[in-house]
Amino acid sequence: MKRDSRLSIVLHTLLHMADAEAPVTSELLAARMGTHPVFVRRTLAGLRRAGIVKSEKGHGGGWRVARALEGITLADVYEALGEPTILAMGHRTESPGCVVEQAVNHATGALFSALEEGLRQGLREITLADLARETRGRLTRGVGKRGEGQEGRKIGKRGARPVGRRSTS
Amino acid sequence: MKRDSRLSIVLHTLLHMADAEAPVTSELLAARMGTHPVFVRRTLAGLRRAGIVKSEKGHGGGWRVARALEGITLADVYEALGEPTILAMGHRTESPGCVVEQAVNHATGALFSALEEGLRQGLREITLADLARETRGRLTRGVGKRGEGQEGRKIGKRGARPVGRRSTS
DNA sequence: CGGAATGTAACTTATGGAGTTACATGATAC
DNA sequence: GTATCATGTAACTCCATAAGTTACATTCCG
Repeated sequence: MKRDSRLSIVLHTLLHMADAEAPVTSELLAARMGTHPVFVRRTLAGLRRAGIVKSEKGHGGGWRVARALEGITLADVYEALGEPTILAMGHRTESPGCVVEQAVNHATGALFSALEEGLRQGLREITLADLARETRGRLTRGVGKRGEGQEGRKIGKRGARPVGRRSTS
Repeated sequence: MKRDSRLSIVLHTLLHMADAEAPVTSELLAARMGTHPVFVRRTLAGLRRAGIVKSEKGHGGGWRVARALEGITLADVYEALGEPTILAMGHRTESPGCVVEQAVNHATGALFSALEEGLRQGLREITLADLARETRGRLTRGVGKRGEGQEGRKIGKRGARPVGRRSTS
């Protein structure tokens, strides 16, 4: 499956913006992200509509974060992106006539919904300020390289779950 | 996003197989699913390797469930399919040099991993026998049409979570 | 043998994320 | 006022992948 990385990108750009005094151009952001300026603008457009960022044209223009980082949760960002699809799996037919398929949909659907709600919940519990803190922590301590001194941070208050091993999926 | 419906399909076929006395042909299964026989065979191939189903060639051949439904969890099926991608979202770079991106990956990665583990856990708690029961229930009661008499069933013992509203994502 | 089934490779189609080009619009510098 | 720099967007291309399809070998039963 081709995974959507817009959330990832957008968070990255937001933190870079927050770190700068002056507006940051999409060109510079794109360079940092290893992507294309147009993709950045396109993706940030939703955030602008949501009032999370502001953009300015012309000389000295670019992108700035519009509100305090404390007041922006990842859920806000996710919504501003248009709530992209979370799960790569889904039902074959949404309203099947076959009773068997209804039963399957019912069971897996409950699971899928729980997962989606879980993600939304998790996103609601993290603010951009948390991420900025995490970033600063990585800069001072040397957590860039598997340092893992104080895992967890304040992020995702539900307590660093067991969490699976693999990531090659 | 283009969603993978193999799990959905496979569960559906398994229940149909379990319901029949004789082996069921991929052609018939495909007809029931509104898909192509080759797709069915291809998809069931993994389950055969995992010993969940058996196939027989030639006259009177077809597919049968190889073990008792009680002993087959949805997690078994999921694994037999090759553990398809669960999430439609992901990191842009897996091992970024940028500290900001590391922080983002760290935070969202924890969430994503928790979700994946959540799904696996959920799948582990449902057996094909549960689904068969659910199907029978739908046949006797009229739950096909928003009957909703006794929601929940035994499925997903964790108790029918709050669960989000929308499904149009 | 002949027909009915699976087993698979290989090709096609459809979809959607991302990259890119092109150009209009607006703001600032000079 | 014009040149320059930025965003805003439409309209492509490119690519990966789920699914559909064709083709053919293989195997089994009658």
